[in-house]
Amino acid sequence: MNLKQLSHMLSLSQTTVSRALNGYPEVSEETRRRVADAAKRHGYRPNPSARRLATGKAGMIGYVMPTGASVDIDPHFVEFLSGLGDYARGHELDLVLSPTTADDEETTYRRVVANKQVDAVYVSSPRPADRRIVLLNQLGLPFIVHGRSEGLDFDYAHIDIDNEAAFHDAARLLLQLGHKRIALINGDTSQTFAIFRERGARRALAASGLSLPPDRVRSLAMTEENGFRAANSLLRGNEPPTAILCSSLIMALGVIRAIRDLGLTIPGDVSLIAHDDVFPWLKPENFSVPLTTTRSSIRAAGERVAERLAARISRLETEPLGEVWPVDLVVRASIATAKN
Amino acid sequence: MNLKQLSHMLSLSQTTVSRALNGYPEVSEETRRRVADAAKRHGYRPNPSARRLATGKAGMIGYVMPTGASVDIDPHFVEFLSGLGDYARGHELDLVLSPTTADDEETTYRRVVANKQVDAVYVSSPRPADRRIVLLNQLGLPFIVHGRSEGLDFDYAHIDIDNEAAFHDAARLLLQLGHKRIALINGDTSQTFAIFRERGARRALAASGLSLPPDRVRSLAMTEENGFRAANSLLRGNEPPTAILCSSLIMALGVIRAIRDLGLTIPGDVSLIAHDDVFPWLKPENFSVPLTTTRSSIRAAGERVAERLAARISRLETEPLGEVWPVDLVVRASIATAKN
DNA sequence: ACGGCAAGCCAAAGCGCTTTGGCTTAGTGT
DNA sequence: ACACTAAGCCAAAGCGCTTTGGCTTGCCGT
Repeated sequence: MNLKQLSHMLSLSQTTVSRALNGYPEVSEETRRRVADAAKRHGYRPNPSARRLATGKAGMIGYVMPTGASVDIDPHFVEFLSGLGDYARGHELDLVLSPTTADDEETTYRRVVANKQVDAVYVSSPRPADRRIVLLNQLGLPFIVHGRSEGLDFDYAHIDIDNEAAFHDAARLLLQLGHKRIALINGDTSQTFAIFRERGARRALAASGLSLPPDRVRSLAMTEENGFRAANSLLRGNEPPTAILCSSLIMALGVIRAIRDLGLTIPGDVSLIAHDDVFPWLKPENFSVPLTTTRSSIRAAGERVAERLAARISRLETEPLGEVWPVDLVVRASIATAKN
Repeated sequence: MNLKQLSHMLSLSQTTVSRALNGYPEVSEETRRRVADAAKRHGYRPNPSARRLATGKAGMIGYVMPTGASVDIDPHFVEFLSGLGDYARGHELDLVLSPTTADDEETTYRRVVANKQVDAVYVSSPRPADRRIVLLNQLGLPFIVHGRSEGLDFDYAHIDIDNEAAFHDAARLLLQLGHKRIALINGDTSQTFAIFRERGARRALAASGLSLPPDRVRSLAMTEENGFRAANSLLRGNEPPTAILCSSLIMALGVIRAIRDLGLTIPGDVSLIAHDDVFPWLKPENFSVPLTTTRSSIRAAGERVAERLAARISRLETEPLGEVWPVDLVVRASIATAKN
């Protein structure tokens, strides 16, 4: 069933039927009803390709997905995707993933824009002065950044969590418990979220007259293995930390393994706070010592990104609005007062 | 730059240019070269919407993605996606994700087909007599199933790993080590992979004159928490198992936690073998007791699915070919002879 | 020298929608 | 009674491709 056939059975022009269906004003209410009715009854659905060709709008949102041997899409992505899907599902929005290598990112963005494949994209894991953001900004494609960049001389739409405050507060809590030697096992600092976290922790320590020396910081891809290695090297050093801040639950698994291997206990010997993105399949409250966490649902962020993307597509949102979510600090058994 | 402009500067018709670019035979080699050359120089790229409208081909592969509060897309998905992306990237194939609820799955498939949004789809996590497969088969959309269904009266293209053999071999190994009471902590048996695994384990036990009683099997969503619960209830029962087969590394985390909480050791008190889908962020060799695993890269499967999907799209592959990959059994420290 | 044929090219007709620019008709003010 | 307007509808022109159905050439055999 296409427009032509439908308009034929209604003895109306394609123009009128199209307008009726798309809510244009120059159609009488009665006609509109008749049309809507017939469309539903016959299960008419506008052909998206045709519509796309005519309007230039795609009805899809895009994500340029870095792939390749060296790039591991991590489980955060899928959780974010779930949230995005939750929203998109209710709004007949589809998601286009365009795989790319790190080198070809710019080319891929340009292709996607040139092809008008999508109406908007989202950008994840931003880096400082992220070139993707600069590019999208000048290409004029609506976009939202999940996270924040730094050092850009223009504003852009984003939603982020308050990583700095989260790690500041977490560090402050450890300080209040009397810890002096606090270590940070962070994600890769080429990503801004990791930079913010380090900054937050450092600020809290500075406020207590303490510092976060470089040898008490590790910045690595967030795998279990790296968590283990980082904790191991920290705890075997001299003046080992009495408390550890960790950027991910998966890393925390490795951290805990290291602590245990060394015959130490949590929180007796080492207090531990980790960031929890809220995975349904790995919960900090279920760790053998329930983990104190800074918590923020990455799935909720995905949902919000989709919502705002939809708003931008329909021009309900136009300003380069930044949204920063507070992060919960959830206290569980993995922290205790420092023994000194 | 569009076809019209390009053909104009070449003083050729749109027809010829189109044919030259698409490799039709009725163009002289010289013309073809000229055209290809000019196209490259001016960065001409056919508008996909227009092409789609004209041909009905989409140049995309689809995935109908179940989402919703009760459905957790799990980390396996993203790993699979990585693989798919690895292939797609090199072939300018994009992936369309259409989020749906479990109830609307059929509707969504129909919509995707009716809209000609994609040239092919893949189906994951098949169930016995999976209705999606039936539907796709009758709709005539090319598809590949990642995994297998059962009880369907027609053949269909799929790629799967040999779950039955994997768990058969793993169980047999435990038997050879003298274990008599072997338990299975499985994924949800509404999925065929879990059924096959159970079948494999059971077959191995039967071959030794043993059985796998229902109270020594757990079938649950593969989360850390469920792994913990399952192991806990198994080990606290009377006649606790001396060996456990576990369907996922994430569950194994919970299993190990339970074992440890009970003051037991691996492999002293309990031998453990888990299935490893090969996540870059969680490796069995790095567990505090390195884990014996049945191993098969889900990422590789994604890559292969994309490859075959592409072949089906271009009609290089047409038969309903089934492909079943063998699974490695990788022995590490987590198994030992039974104490009895 | 002429019909036949293949090679190489082209004009134009779609694909199914949106949108521009009119065209009626009925209603309004004077 | 007339010009003018607004409401409601329509025909046709795109959007940028592919593909059908020719139309020229030049070459062959006879």
